Amino acid sequence: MRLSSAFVPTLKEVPSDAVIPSHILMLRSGMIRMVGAGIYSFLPLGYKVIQIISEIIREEMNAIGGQEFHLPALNPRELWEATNRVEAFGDTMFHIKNRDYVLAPTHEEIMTFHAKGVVKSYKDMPQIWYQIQTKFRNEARPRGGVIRGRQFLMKDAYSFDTTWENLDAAYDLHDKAYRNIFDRCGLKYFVVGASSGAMGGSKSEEFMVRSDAGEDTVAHCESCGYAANIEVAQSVTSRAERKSESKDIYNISTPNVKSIDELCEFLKINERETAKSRVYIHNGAPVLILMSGNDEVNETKLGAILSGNIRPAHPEELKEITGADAGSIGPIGLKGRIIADNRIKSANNLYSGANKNDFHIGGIDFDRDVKNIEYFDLRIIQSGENCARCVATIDVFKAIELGHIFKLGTKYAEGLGANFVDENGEEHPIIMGSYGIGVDRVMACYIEQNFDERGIIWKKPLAPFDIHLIGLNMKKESIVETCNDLYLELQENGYSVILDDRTDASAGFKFNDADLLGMPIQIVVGEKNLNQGKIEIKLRSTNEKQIVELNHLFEKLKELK
RNA sequence: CGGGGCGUAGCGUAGCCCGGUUAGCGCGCCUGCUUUGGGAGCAGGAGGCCGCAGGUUCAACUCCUGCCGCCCCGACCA
Repeated sequence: MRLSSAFVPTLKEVPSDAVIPSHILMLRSGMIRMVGAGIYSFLPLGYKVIQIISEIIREEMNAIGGQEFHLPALNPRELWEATNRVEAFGDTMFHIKNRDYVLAPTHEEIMTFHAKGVVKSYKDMPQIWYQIQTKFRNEARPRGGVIRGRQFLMKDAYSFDTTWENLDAAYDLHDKAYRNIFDRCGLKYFVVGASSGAMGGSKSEEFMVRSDAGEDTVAHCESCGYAANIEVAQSVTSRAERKSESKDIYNISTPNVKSIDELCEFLKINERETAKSRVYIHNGAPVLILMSGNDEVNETKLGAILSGNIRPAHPEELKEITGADAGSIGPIGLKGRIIADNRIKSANNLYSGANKNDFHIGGIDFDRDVKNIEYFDLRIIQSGENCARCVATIDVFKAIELGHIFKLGTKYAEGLGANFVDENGEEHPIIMGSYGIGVDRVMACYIEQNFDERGIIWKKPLAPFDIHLIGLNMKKESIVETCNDLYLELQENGYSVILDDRTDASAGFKFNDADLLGMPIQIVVGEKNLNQGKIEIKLRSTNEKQIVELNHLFEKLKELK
């Protein structure tokens, strides 16, 4: 590719609507352009990366026996009614106005439709079918450039099996293939066990990449690999120690003291000596939740403990239930269920609300004063806490979901009537798995992990070109000739090359563009070096530069490879 | 969908509060000359329904109303 005639519209300034690094850099490097909120065009350079990633995915999918399909994005709505997913998707599904069609947000239905009546004997399985295509979702709020779009490129695979054991095998194959794919892409990722949500099905794993631009918050242990969504991440923080002497309970006048911080300030105590109260309504009945100090209640964990309907109590209800407003509530004298976090299990000498405005109670001993108290892990885990599995500490950060594999089961086969006949002539629904990768997300995530203040840093596997060849003064005959020769020679030797042969761009301009585009190796042909038969090689990742004899270039490149 | 912000030339922006010249600047673009190892210099030039519609006014980029679009936070996210 010659930059003088290529469409690579680089931007010197940061477009005002881009905020996260990958979005900014994809725009600035001329790889994408926005057409509408969450709708992007991939320009030649960007599409090249998409194709490279797709090819890696294709190779790994084919290696586990996957067969590639090309499916319609336009689907009869009927097909989606059969599995109840028109309703399930709701507003996030695009509906065509002048036909009874929808734009496919994923392809379980279509794939199952093709399996139905064709994959009908146990002898026809296993099958792994996949596609790499555009999907459409009417996202309420697109964000992060290509990371959450209304239209995006996805690799979706579906497995068809006769038994749950065989599904396990298909699942494991995908798990391995996904690791190969993300490894080959040079991504630093980790795997989180997750609930499969509205997709239905049982076991699932998410492949995540750490990024401030992420939409999920996860807890991860570098040491043992434990990773979980913050909503379910186990907290094993050390417990408050029980003091040898238990004081008697006593009332304290605490005018205008509401928050834990105010209470600690007022009494000159540590927050660990306090028990914070939250009241929830569970199936119509109040439940008091006690947390240590300012620890937050993790409502997902609470929901897992108390099945049914749970919501925080309204201010009026608080008064009615406890006799006090928020800020003065506590366990002493309160009827009803009381649940406390493990962190303050069997603690004593605690301070909490008195259920009377402007009063707190000190000297509370849970073992002595709060009968029928129950203890659970209710905290939201925080960075630096101990890992639940090993001795290392947990890191909590934002992450982007790149891939998701899960065992679907028979939901779609049942919905659409895709059955097969087993060895005994009995009919069963096909057992399916579903496995997705956000292709444009892979690209964005790679960039999120590989950039500096000058631009993108591509490494070999995903780089749109191996070498950025820069001719500094393209009005000098010798430089033009050398560049043209090298351009061809390098390609003949298997390197992909982008040649900056622009006559009107100054040296600095070309250097900056090269750093922005970020090809792994830059080769600079300039007059001074060339007069001595030399050229310069620069590595984008380390900024390491060396002057090399022109006729030793290929040996040098081999060393670098 | 709730909250906040923004919309002025291809990009980044000033002006708007407090209405009144020909809407200004930087980058980019075009022409010419010079320049070519870290975002070149000089000279000349083109490019604007100031998001759209309505209203107020002698007069609207500026004030008011409605709509549209985009960004951020939240809700949501197979």
